[in-house]
Amino acid sequence: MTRAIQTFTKYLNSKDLKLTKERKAVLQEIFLHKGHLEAEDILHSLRRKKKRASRATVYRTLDLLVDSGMVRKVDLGHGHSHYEHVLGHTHHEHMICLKCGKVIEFSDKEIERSLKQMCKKTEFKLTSHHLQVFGYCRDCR
Amino acid sequence: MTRAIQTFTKYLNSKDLKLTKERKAVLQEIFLHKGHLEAEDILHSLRRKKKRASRATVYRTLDLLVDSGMVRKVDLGHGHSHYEHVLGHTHHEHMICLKCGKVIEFSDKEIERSLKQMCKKTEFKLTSHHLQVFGYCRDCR
DNA sequence: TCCACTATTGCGATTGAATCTCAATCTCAA
DNA sequence: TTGAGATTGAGATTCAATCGCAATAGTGGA
Ligand SMILES: [Mn+2]
Ligand SMILES: [Mn+2]
Ligand SMILES: [Zn+2]
Ligand SMILES: [Zn+2]
Repeated sequence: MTRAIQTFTKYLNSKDLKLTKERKAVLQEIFLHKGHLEAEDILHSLRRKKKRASRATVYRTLDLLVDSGMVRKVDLGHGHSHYEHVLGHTHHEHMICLKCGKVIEFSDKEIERSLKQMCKKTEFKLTSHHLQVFGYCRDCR
Repeated sequence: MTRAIQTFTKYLNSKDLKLTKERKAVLQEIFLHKGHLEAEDILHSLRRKKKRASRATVYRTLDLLVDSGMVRKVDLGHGHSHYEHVLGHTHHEHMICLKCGKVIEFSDKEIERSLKQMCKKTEFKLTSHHLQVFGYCRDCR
């Protein structure tokens, strides 16, 4: 967490921005939780703790966090965005169960390798990628 | 095209639905174009040809087409959906250039294989997957 | 300390895609 | 021809996300 705050501060400084208490609160909220949060989750969670940040500020801060590379915006097929922190986590993909909604994280060296290979061949400079796998989990199939 | 109409008719019959002229018009629009269309493109294109279908009907028909497996809903990172016809096309993924917006289609046996493997291992019954690769194309890198 | 300047915030309005409601229209079989 | 049910279209509605702008907080210099 201290680590996250340091990294974010560094990023903010590089952009001539400041670590305000609102920004810090959003940062903490997302780094405290393990899973995939939506903006509204963060808002509610903050409200419960009597800290506050407006919806606009939450979204604005999330944009900064994504831009800094500390947070990833993920699409779980809900029609709106989820966010997860990335610092200290290895890159992974998502399997989403169409019945129970469970999200299973996985990573696959082979896929990463093949993808890099393909981008090289196409002379495409990869900056990020997202893989969503839809289907039914062990319990629901 | 005749092929597409046949397939759609069959699907509709199986659901006790009918091939109306509006549904046919939407079908034709999407099968006439090569690329990735958004709902609004279809609306405009129809309007230009003096055919008509309301926005609601366009969306409703697109849902049917997706459900039938003839059309795929794709996310190109624009914040709204695009659609492409699938009948007679092999499955492919998308590279999206963050500068010029170009969409490069590719398919990779290795990735498909690894993914199936991973799902098997996880006992996850795969129904569909989407891979978006963001970066810069040859001309923009 | 006080002031002035700027960055930041919060509220509420706004946007835009997508969906919904429901009356009008169409289809088709009896 | 008639009526039940399917389908459509217009406009209202939803909902995430963004925007505009006045109020506020924080900073550095006088
Ligand atoms: Mn994840
Ligand atoms: Mn495509
Ligand atoms: Zn499940
Ligand atoms: Zn490009």
